[in-house]
Amino acid sequence: MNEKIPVRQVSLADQILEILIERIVNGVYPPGSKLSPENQLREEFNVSRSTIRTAVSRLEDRKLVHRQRGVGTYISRQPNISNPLNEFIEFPLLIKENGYKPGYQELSAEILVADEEILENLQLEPGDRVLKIRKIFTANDDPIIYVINHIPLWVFEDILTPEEAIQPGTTERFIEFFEVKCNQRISHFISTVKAEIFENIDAPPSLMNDGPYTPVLVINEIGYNGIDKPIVSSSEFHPDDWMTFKMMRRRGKV
Amino acid sequence: MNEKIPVRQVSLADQILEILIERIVNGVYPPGSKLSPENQLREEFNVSRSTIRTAVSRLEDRKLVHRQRGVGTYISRQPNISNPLNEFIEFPLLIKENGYKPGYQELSAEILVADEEILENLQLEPGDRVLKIRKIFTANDDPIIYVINHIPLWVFEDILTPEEAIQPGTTERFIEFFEVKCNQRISHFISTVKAEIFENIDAPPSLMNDGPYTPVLVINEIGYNGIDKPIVSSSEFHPDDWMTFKMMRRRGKV
DNA sequence: TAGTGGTCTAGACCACCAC
DNA sequence: TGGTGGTCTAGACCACTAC
Repeated sequence: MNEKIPVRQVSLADQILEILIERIVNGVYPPGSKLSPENQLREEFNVSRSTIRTAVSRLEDRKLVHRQRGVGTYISRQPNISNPLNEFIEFPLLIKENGYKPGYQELSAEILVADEEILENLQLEPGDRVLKIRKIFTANDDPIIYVINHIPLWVFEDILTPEEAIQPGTTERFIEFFEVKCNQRISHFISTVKAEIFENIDAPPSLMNDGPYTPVLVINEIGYNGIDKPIVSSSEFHPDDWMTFKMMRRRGKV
Repeated sequence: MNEKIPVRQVSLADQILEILIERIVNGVYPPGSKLSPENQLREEFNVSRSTIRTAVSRLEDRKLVHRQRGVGTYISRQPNISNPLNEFIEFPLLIKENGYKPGYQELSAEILVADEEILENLQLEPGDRVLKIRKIFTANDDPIIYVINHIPLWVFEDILTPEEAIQPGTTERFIEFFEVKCNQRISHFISTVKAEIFENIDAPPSLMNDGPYTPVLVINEIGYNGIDKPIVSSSEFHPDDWMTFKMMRRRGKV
């Protein structure tokens, strides 16, 4: 066992992280219980202590465990949060995880010259064109999210003609579109969050179930690839309370 | 130089992190420029490479730099975000950073037996009491945030009598109250975020500038100490757009 | 005092990129 | 091929907690 087969596609630390997470969710380490000491895990997995520490530190980042110097590492009693607003997850997956049947509807897809705001958001030159897509996501066939995406032409012009790009569903699986087709890994989004009422936003009427004063959570964001270049500008509108977003707020500074 | 004086209150990695951040904000390393290679930093600071890597990894977490294997580490072009919704910062500080004069107004402070919701939030037993405080924060004397806090008695009963606890301003400086007075470090909050309209929330009328249909960003959250125990339950109400919250949304999973 | 987590070192090898 | 970041090891010492 533990032969040195060069199957190191995934780092040792990540593999151990996966195993520990699995043990936690499966109740091998119940909430509140003590995780094996680092030296013991070191022997069990036959790796160095720093490799163990890397894995456990990631658990700690996610607040799945907390460490106490001189005492030990304990499994958190709080469950992993479900709808993390501060993580980027594809909506159909999110809707599914919330127990609804996900659906998707493309309202429009067009290639156009970016206006000033989009130019700035996406760091483009005047006259540059973008793909604009308007979508609605449904849960149990009820429309619950309205999204407008702007994607610069340079992101996909090597692999898609403009005509192909505006075919319905091209960007339905968002992450796949960017990562597999365009070879652009989405690193993170910088987002602004605010509350609005339906009356003040420009959304399709089908989204409005409860009148013009329905509260709407609005998220405007820019997505960046691994080398700091914006590759998508989005606006998301979440009317009502279909999904309550959760998140972990950490300490500012340090 | 670099004598081994035992002034290691702060880890070497953190000290180096501070220095690097300072250099970035001061323009020593301008946006888009290349950070010195790790081996060069290793020599400059006279530490091991892994210490350097720890510091640079934290820069990368904050998206202040991005690393490219085989190429180098580059300073991000995006500025550090200002109003991070996913970090916990005291409101007066936040208001000040946004260029307004911060103010504070305590509406009420009382000790009472926790209701069922609060009991569950704070993991208390029936009959346990809590300190309930209602506050308003102002910017340039305009009320902009309404907050209700519930703090279990056990958090401060060793250092404050109930009579002292309800004196105005006791918890004004929130972090100081918990960390210095109560010796309870706030580790993180688990929050839910949603949009509402003024009409549907129970907030003081002074907060309402623009009628009952004013959109309000509502944050309900529970704060935990370092050993996974809830020490505060809060509701925050942010009407209008006084402050636009920003945040970084990272990739879900891995 | 024994055991825990926190920090740091010196060195090694690898994968990747530009030349 | 040389330089970069990515990973991992073995070992050391420290600070803290519980006993």
